[in-house]
Amino acid sequence: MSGPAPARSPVPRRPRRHDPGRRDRLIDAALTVITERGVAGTTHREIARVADVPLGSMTYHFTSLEEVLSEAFTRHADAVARVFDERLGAALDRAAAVEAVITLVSDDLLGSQHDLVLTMELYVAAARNPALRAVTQAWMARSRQALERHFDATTARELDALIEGLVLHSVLSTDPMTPEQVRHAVHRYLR
Amino acid sequence: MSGPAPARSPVPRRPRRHDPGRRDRLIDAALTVITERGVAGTTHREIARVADVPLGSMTYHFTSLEEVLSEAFTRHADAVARVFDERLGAALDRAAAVEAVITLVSDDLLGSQHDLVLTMELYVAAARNPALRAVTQAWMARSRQALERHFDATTARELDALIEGLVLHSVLSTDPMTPEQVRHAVHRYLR
DNA sequence: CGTGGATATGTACACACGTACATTCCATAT
DNA sequence: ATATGGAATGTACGTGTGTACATATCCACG
Repeated sequence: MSGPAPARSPVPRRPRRHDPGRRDRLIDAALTVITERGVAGTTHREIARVADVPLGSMTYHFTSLEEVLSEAFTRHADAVARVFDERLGAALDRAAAVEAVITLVSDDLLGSQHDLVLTMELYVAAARNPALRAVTQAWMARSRQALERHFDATTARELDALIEGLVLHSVLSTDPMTPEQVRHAVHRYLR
Repeated sequence: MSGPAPARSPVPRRPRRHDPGRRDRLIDAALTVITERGVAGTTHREIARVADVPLGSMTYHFTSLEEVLSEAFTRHADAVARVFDERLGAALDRAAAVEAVITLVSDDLLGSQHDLVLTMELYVAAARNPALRAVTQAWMARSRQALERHFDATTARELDALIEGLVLHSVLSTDPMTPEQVRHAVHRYLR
């Protein structure tokens, strides 16, 4: 029989990497996967592949797949809400606020199909996951609060709904709304 | 050794049922499952369980799970669009059309959480499935056409978006809009 | 200069899934 | 009455999944 063949490494073990912040990178990778494959196609293995880490790293940093999704969606909602806050916070008068809303819809929201798909995935997931429902509700409250810096409560609520509808319809439609069309709709409502 | 024990039926075979229209019932069962568990939780086995048929019946009547989803969502979209058509078709003047829209949002859409979840599932699924995208686009075109019986094209489009936003926000919110609030929003936009 | 504990890595297992397919049955047409 | 083909049923197989866990490695602290 042949010897123990000690030189042949039976399995090429991947060199260990010093990687602080890996957990953060995994959450970002999860967002990428959700965008590309949907929540349904988001698995431990796919996230690990995108982040280029071994599978075991997932179960080390997260106790369950649900925890990954929850953290990922929270990060997404925070990012979008921050843009919302900034645009409306920078507006000094009502006219500027109206322009900020138009910019938000036309550029920030419609600009990136990326973010939109993520948001729809979040909505659906939230319909069945209380933790995610809390994320969406906090996000909605924050958006409305930002609008209330410039509009009364009722207007803010209705305007928020209009924004949502404009974005959603544009995404689903074959011909998305142009910035001019968005401007027209917002001005008509606020006239 | 014991005999062949011929009396013991080794497996209790389920009595065969004469069941025309089973395919239709399976599609309805699929809609139930999608509503309760989401597209992600919709499997051959779960649909068969809900419809109380053996697993093999699924692969006999459908060539793939995707076909089941496509037929189910088409049925859902048709049902909602039919209500839309009827309400707006029955309106004789513009004032009646406005009331029809308010009723649609308040009663037909917000009334059944059931339908709303289905619609959101469809939107997300459509983002990645061209066949389903065609379903949503046909549905949107039909809704807009119904609105154009009473409003000009631009108004119809914007109103359609507003409707979508009102419904979506109400579903995601902790406190859904009351019919009075819906009425206020629609009238404000159309004033 | 150790060394201990956090981090990284590979692998195993049980389970649910989509799909294929052989078999059984019965409504209908002849 | 009986043949026939569509409908119904049960089961098998290969694949991918979430999760657990034993092992290996290295940074930070004494």
